[in-house]
Amino acid sequence: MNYEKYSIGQLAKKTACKVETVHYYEKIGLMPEPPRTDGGHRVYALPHVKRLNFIRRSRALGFRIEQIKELLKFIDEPNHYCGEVKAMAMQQASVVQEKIDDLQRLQSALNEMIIQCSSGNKQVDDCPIIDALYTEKVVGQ
Amino acid sequence: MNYEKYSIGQLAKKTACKVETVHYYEKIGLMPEPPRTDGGHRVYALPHVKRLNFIRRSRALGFRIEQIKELLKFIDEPNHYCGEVKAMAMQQASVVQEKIDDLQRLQSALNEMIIQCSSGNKQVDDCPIIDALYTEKVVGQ
DNA sequence: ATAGAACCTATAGTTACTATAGGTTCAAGG
DNA sequence: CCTTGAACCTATAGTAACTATAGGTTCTAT
Repeated sequence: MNYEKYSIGQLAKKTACKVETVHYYEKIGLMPEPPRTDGGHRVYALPHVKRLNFIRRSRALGFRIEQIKELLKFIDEPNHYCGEVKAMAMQQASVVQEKIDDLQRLQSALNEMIIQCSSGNKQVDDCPIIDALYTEKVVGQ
Repeated sequence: MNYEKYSIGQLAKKTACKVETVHYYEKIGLMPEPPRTDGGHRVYALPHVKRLNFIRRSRALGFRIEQIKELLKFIDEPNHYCGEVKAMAMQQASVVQEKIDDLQRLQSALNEMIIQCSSGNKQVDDCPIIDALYTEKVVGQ
């Protein structure tokens, strides 16, 4: 296997990731320690690019680091089934949906307060937004 | 003004907040240093309750600590206008809306992957979710 | 007086990065 | 070959908003 070689900076650029983040992922075990030059510089290749892209895409989908470790274990080790991956994805979809619902409730509360503030030239003492935050039970709490 | 007196634990309970968080808010200047007993225990009263409720509600709405400092400054200092509060609330609503949009894109991407995984008993090697994370450009990245 | 709960301050940990500091390596140009 | 500046290295600290822990003191009820 003769792959093209990449420095960490090149790997980071290919994956829209920071060098420090690659260091971090290696430290926490998401990325393997790569071979080095005689001078100690890391040397990466295509499989590293693919693995880091996998990690970044999973992060983008909101999977936590620990979950990504699980997903990578499914890949790295034999005898795992697509069903296990699907279950994780479905669980994640459920988490995302809950966040969306939460945020939509917050949005409603904010919009309600904004509507009440028809004029912006009242003193803060008479501000319905401030009143709401000080006294009323705000949806989303 | 003779208010009822509360310990920090009582304050925390009234505001659905942790004692440590109250300490934290005092440290960062959101909450004032209250009077103490001779033994050094903090003594709170109703205005503290109201202020902490304000802070918690604002947090619940997604305002950052720095923003809440601004809001509290509007209250603590004279010569501010409701319009300034409204602007902050509208900016916050905009931020929340953007988060909602992001999350909905993530949700679509997750659901798309889940749909592709019709059967859960394939080996991981053939898993369309893993494939998608490894090779395709996932929406939301 | 005793015991246990609640309080205190100080510090570290959580999550997922990100920044900084001080030093080394590498590559390009003269 | 030498120089220079970019990129690399490791180690540590910082970010945001809390939260946990440790060791000691105060308070209250019995």
